[in-house]
Amino acid sequence: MAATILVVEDEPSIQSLIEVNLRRAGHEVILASDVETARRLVGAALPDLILLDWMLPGLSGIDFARQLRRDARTKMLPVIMLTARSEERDKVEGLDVGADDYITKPFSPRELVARIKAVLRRHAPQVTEDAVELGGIRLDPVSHRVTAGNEDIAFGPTEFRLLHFLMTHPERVYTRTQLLDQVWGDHVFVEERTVDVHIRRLRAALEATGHDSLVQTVRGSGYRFSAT
Amino acid sequence: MAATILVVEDEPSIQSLIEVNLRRAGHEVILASDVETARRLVGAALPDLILLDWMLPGLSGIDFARQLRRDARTKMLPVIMLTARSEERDKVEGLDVGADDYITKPFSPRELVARIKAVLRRHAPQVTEDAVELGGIRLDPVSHRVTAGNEDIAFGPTEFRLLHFLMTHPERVYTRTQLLDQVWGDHVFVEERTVDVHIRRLRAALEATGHDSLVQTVRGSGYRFSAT
DNA sequence: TGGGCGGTGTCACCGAATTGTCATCACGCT
DNA sequence: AGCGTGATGACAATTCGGTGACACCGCCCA
Repeated sequence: MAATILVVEDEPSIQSLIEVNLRRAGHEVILASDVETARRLVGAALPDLILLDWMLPGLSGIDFARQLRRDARTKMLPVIMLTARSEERDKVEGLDVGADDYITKPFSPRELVARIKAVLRRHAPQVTEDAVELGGIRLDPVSHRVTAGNEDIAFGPTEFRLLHFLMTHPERVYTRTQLLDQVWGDHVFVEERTVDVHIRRLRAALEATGHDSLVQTVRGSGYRFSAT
Repeated sequence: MAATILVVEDEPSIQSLIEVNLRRAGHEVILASDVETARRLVGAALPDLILLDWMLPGLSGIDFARQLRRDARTKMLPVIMLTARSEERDKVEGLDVGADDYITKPFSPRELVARIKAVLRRHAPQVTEDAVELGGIRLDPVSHRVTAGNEDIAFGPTEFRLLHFLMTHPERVYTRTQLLDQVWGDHVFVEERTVDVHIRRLRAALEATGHDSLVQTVRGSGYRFSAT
């Protein structure tokens, strides 16, 4: 359940309140006091979730959210809005902008953590610790184990992460570059063709139980996990 | 992926090392040995990315970066910092200034090219990818799949793009030239007759499910996708 | 300290899929 | 029949993904 969370909030007291609580919940916290900084941080490395204050100096949180939705790279980033105002009108406008959830100040730390957890579960399956079961394969992040029927399949760390990502995002083609970003990390420098090799190792491991056909090649585009 | 890159670096040997490698990667390279020159070049024409040395004679790279971030016209320009120092403190200060990424000397040419590619990708505009359903065929760019009923139809990359374009612009005739521009790309030199061949391959693939009549020939004009 | 060892990232090479062109054939008009 | 246009089949070049081999690297253990 550990996730990297970008907190965009200008008031220092609230900032640290949030930080402490999120860290206690096991999350990695990155802080930004204004939209400019936040944008840069997002540019440098994608967080798993953004906690965004409504009112900010300079560009407002709502504008930033709109920008995030416009950019393909951040379109899917879950955003939770943080606002002091609790009026209905604002909630509507916020959701309209594409916020995934709302928290109105004052909030309880427990509510904060709970909502974040909920949004993560809904939005970024691979950072949760739920087991995935698909196409006759079961992958359990907690025990770090993959089973097909009652056979255990062994994977190296990278293959495991790769399979985990693909299984939590099935029926979707990913280019080698996207896979590198998602599985290896945004800033890791690795040859694109390396993905091929790991796909092959993944398939080799799955072959023992005949599940290797779940990992499909889409020529000219990339790879896809498909259970159909 | 080709971009115009402004390289601000005072040491001739490194300058040419960078230049050679970037050109090989298909980029246009503009060189500047100091901040004054760089500023003038940026004023004349905005590059797609700036590769900026940390230490420069006169005004330092970091100050230049700060200026770039202040100016509205250059605020969104991606900047990659180039530094000999690898200390954490510097990295933090650099990101603080607004660099999009970091490369510490010595660096491998491949790393250089890869990081530039990554940064450019992050700044790239989005493209919407909604599924199209028309005339009994469903094309989903996300999963990169075409289905008729519950049959899957396989296409080569070009046929897929061609069908995608036609389905998103139905009931409209396109000349071969227009199709070449839209599907192949503006500056590609390909025989017009080649379109015929791909139309045929498209039809051949659609024939299996009897949907080949959706792609129609308009004698003397071109081709059309029609669901009627 | 010096090997094994599992895991990774790169390469070079191979076979298969894809593509652009041509030469020809077919068809609809006048 | 004679044109003008498309459709087709064949083909050679090129691109792309699959693979096996191999060099590292960090670790554990003798």
